Amino acid sequence: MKKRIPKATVGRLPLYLRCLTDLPPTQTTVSSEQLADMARVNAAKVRKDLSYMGSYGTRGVGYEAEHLRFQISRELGLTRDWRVAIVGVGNLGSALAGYAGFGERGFEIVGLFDAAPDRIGQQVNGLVIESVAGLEEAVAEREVAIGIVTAPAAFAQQAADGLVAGGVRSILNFAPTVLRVPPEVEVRRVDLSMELQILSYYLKSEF
Amino acid sequence: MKKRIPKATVGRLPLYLRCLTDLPPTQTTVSSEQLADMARVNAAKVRKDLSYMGSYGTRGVGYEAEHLRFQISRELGLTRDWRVAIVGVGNLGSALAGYAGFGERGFEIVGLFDAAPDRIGQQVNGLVIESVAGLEEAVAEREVAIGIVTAPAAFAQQAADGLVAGGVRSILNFAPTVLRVPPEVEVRRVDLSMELQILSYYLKSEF
DNA sequence: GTGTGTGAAACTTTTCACAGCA
DNA sequence: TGCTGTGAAAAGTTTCACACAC
Repeated sequence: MKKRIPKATVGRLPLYLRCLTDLPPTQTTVSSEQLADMARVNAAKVRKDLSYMGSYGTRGVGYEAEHLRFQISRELGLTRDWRVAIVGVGNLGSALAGYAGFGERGFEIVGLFDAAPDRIGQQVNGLVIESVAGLEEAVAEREVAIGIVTAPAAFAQQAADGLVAGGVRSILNFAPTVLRVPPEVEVRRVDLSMELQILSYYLKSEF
Repeated sequence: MKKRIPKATVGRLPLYLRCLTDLPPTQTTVSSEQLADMARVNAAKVRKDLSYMGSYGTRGVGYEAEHLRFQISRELGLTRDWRVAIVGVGNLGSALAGYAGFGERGFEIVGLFDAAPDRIGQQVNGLVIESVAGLEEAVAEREVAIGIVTAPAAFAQQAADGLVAGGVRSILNFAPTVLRVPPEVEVRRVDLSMELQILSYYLKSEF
């Protein structure tokens, strides 16, 4: 067991968790090889990744599926719920607000914020859209841990500033812009155009 | 100038492209330091990344912005248009279909496919939703290069199979599942729950 | 002087290969 | 025998530091 889990490994733990969930309920143990095949990675990588959390496998047998599921969940901090706010309730923001997968996995949406006056007061998925004017206070009051930015690029930085001022330490940014945040805030970017441009590179090399 | 561009660099080229686009129109040259600040990365990294494409900077001056923009676009294969099909037109698929950023950047949506009979024939963003039954032929006929999978997890593999059979070499997968595709097909995964779980890990470590 | 281009060093991540335990 | 756990090697990536071109 090592001091700290490498970033690359943290990025794969949710993947293993998903694979474990997809296992037939009758199967109680799983080998690194099977997990590797499901996750489409190398078996040695699976073993090394899992070993960072401690040694939960049995030599000659494999890993006890239910136990491993729990260990990964605990390591990822999924044994508690986290509150989430979405800033920017356009097409994408609405789609995310309606995504059932969040609630199931312990991410509770407790606020939808938008800047457009005609959007405010509308209801999406049981939540009333609020004005971004009250973002900071609402985030602080409701103890929001994660902010999702689906605002237009021009407004994304203000959205992030409001979230950070309210105490948010983690941001998932869908806006096509690079956010400036203090070093203690973790930002993950999901950028559609960038993904397509990367795919374009690999297409191009074929011709 | 090196033989081949490293994956990590390919992943950042679209980022630099975005930063160049955000530059004030009056500014004709840009230094690695300024680009690094905008992209929130290290300046040496910017220089090394750009050097893989050849040497387009001027010592003591920096990079000619317009020229660099063109070089990166060419390297990424963005000097031509790519046709895109979306499979699964639920909330997320619809949101993506309506995203203007695609067309602006040379990605033309030429097909929307869904399995639900009541969705077929409906119009989204000027395109009629078609049945997945005709996916393979339509993809082949229209020379679709990139497939976007926004189908539910249970149907995502079939969607990918149809796309690949029709000749698609690049897939952007939003479904929470690991796709099995031939090695020549490039898949990029965008997984909401996984991103939140990773953020959860970094939140957890704070307490 | 200024800021690129790049070898070399440092660090991270992946893969190998095998000892060791059930 | 079968499969984990892990040192060590290999590969990939980042950062440093400075020669050199403008």
